[in-house]
Amino acid sequence: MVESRREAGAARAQDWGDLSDSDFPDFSELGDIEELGNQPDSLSQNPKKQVNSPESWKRKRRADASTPMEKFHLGCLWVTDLSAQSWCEQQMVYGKELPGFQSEEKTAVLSAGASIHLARELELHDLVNVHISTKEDAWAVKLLNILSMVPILQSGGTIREFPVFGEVEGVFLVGIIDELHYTSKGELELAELKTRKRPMMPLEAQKEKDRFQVSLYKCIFDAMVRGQVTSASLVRHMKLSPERLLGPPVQRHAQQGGFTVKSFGDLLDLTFLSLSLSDLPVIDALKIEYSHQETDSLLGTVMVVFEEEQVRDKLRHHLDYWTGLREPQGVDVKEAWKCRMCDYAAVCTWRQNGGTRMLTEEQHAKKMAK
DNA sequence: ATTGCTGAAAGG
Repeated sequence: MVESRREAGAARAQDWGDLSDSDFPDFSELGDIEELGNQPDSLSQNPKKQVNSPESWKRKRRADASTPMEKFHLGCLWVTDLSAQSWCEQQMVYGKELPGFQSEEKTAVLSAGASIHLARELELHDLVNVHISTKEDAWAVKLLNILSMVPILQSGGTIREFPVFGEVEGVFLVGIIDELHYTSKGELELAELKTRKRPMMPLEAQKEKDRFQVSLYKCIFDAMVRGQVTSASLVRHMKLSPERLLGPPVQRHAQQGGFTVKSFGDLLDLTFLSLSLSDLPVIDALKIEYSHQETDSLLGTVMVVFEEEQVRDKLRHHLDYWTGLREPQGVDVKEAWKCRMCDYAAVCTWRQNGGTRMLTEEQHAKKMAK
């Protein structure tokens, strides 16, 4: 059986590559960065700059009447946004404001991890390029991936890169589950592979972020199989048009998978019918495996205890930033070590105003020079 | 279209 899945990089760049200025984050919201040395070129090119105290942040936000969700033009949040937020909320926000701004070392480690994940996916699925022209096409490919994987899971097979989406705590979340399979005890287990540059288990802060990530996947997946995620909710949050006809390449791809669909709504109905009839169980076990990138050796396995109340409390706390109920926060002083490897340390106002004793730039430079 | 468009995750 051939599993197909979109590899959309090329298609997206072609179709949606011509973005207007309004698509890019408003750099004027960033603090006054002129006084700080070492700013990247992209920053100094921005003509409008202003001092950004917590007070002005509040006033500006009110003036715009916009929440971060609106400011970044987001209809949904990615699970990885939320787990990055768990590491450092302020860093995640800078990442949104200044996309594509990260060190080469970090990019290299990330892409090494990405290629290991891709190789693992290819063990189970073939990738098929499907040309997409609209957002309905893009969601259609996601739904077709779900449609193709549900029967495999139902018959006890293993699937990788399973898309999940749904409203949780009032916000629409989207993610991709690394792997789902049944254990020898017949339990449905989520397995998340984390590859690592250095051959050692991560610190607690990293583990906590990863536990949060897989716990969120369980929240979303469980909501899906329980019928708590509806097509109406998807259509509303993502502003989709069910009546829109799918592009011919997507219709052909669906046909190859045995699904005859013309409109996006046709596919919506099929997918939600399939989900409701398949009677999939909720996820019983959450497993994170840490492996060494270079040698591919297993460093250790963490079984995550799903604590729903804690997860939802933490999620709500994170969402309070996104829905504009509070300002973004940097890390606590005792986690200031994270700033040493943060690409935004030089421009971070949280770090500068850290009231609490963080390292000054000078101390930091000395320490780095050792 | 005086608006629309939005790949998630990759690791520290």
